[in-house]
Amino acid sequence: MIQRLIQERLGDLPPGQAEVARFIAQNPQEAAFLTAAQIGLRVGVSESTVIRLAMALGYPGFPEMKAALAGQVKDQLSTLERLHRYDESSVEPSLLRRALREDMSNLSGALLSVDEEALEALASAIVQAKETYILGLRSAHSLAYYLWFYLSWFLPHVQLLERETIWERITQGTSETLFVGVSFPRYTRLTVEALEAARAKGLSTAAITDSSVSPLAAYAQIVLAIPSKPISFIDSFSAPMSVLNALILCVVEKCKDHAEERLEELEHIWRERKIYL
Amino acid sequence: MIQRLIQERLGDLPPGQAEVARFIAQNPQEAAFLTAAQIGLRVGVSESTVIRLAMALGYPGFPEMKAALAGQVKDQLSTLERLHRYDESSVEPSLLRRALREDMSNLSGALLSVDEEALEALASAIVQAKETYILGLRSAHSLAYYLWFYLSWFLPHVQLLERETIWERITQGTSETLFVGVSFPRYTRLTVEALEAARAKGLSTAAITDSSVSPLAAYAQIVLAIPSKPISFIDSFSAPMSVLNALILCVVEKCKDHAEERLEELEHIWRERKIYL
DNA sequence: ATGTAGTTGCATAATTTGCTGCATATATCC
DNA sequence: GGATATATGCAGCAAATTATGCAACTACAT
Repeated sequence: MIQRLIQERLGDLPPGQAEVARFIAQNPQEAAFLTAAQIGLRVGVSESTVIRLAMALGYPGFPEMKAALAGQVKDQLSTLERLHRYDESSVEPSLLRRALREDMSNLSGALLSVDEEALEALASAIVQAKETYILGLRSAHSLAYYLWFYLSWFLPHVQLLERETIWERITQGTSETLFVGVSFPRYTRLTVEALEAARAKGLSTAAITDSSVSPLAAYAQIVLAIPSKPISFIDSFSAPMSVLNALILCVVEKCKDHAEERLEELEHIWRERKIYL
Repeated sequence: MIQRLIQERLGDLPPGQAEVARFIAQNPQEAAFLTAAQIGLRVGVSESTVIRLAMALGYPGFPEMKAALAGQVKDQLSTLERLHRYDESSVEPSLLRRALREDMSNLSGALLSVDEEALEALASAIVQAKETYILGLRSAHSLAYYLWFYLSWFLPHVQLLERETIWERITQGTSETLFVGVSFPRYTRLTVEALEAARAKGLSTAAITDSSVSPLAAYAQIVLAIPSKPISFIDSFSAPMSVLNALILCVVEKCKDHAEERLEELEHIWRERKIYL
């Protein structure tokens, strides 16, 4: 595998060659069809540098490196074909393949069954609420956190609830407060109870869960149902993750003008505080 | 599509060229990487005949036909055919559909390019380490948390690092300590710096990131690269999520006997403490 | 049989692609 | 700040790949 080779030696490579190496590692399928000169053009270095990289990586010349890339791409093509053909019942698929395939089927399931109106409604509710609380516990905390993280870029009134603050927040809420519960099978009891309490106290409620008949749904005015078959004892969050992206983008869409300048502001402070590389 | 072109004209083609045409139509993925002479050799025909076929099919020359083949092959690789086909039918895809499709393509990309050896190696390293620290900040915190949450069911030595405890833990580590950094573009600076420091202090290091040439990879002994195209300003974690599932299952596989009784224990305490509904 | 049209392979020409020496630029070390 | 080492691009050269002219061959018709 050429990427491994590149990864190992990237540090010792001169800057120009390192650029080329990065391009090849990130776009092997593209690079496999290009000549040395064309790669050089893409990266912005001379043809010579590309050829010298091939040699620096230990190949006798550029054509040999290209052949190695071609071999890899051909391999990928054959596995792709196998995947496409009759569900290979004979071969034992690896753990990785099983997980990814399972999630692809979860995503296509979501494509068919997720209710776009509910998504829209939830996005609107989030934007319009005076306060929005997001609660997800145990594994669902990852989803709740993710949702909160991006929403809080644009909406300062969105808060992530922790175990410690659940009841204080709920008792402070009004009908203009939106409580979003996130939980998937096997539903965390506390999340359901919190949602129930929120509803009882007259807060607006929403649920992000696996079905419209989940225990959360009983106490939620808006239900975003994302079916998801578990793999082994884990119930995958791949599909929910994807739907959350749609939700975030939908929210951003609803405060577009505000969001754009907000992104610029953020960009500015990220640079200033050197948050990202 | 070149196969169609060949099919149409196969009847009018002289026998030698027809042979070549059949070969190309049946093995486009092979042919896309071969020179005219090599194709001639395979089919048992001279180089000239191959070139003449290209012209007979209406291309200005052989390179152009090869480029057409290459383009086709690249298309197959970039996304699953199915996704493409559905895409064409629906006119204006909604946000949700776009997000889900993008992620399906990310998953199929992962299916082709994720290095199973790296996955195995990382799982082994996690199980064997004396201490395992997982660090993911900002959006990647959701992934780090998720990974930690499940691993800690079986492996008490797995810890989730918070901003506050990074440096203390790193300075306490030995070569038997595994430091797992999780970061995706745009890479959080602190995560990269922590991984760098961990490596410098002699800890074992691993990275879960988007490519083998990501900034994290430079300081990681094991790199789990999960390519992922971003949607809008968000880079989706749907594919990484799925690969994490595979990683978790792989770890569980490696301590199978222990894991089973552990699950029973957990089941017991969950019931006792009424964690789930 | 003999001629004609069309196809093919070989040899060679033309073009493209890959490689290398040298001068310039850049970084590093003292 | 100067000297050494290294990296890069350019230009020219070598090698490969592609294109074509020509003669030989085949098939078919007269």
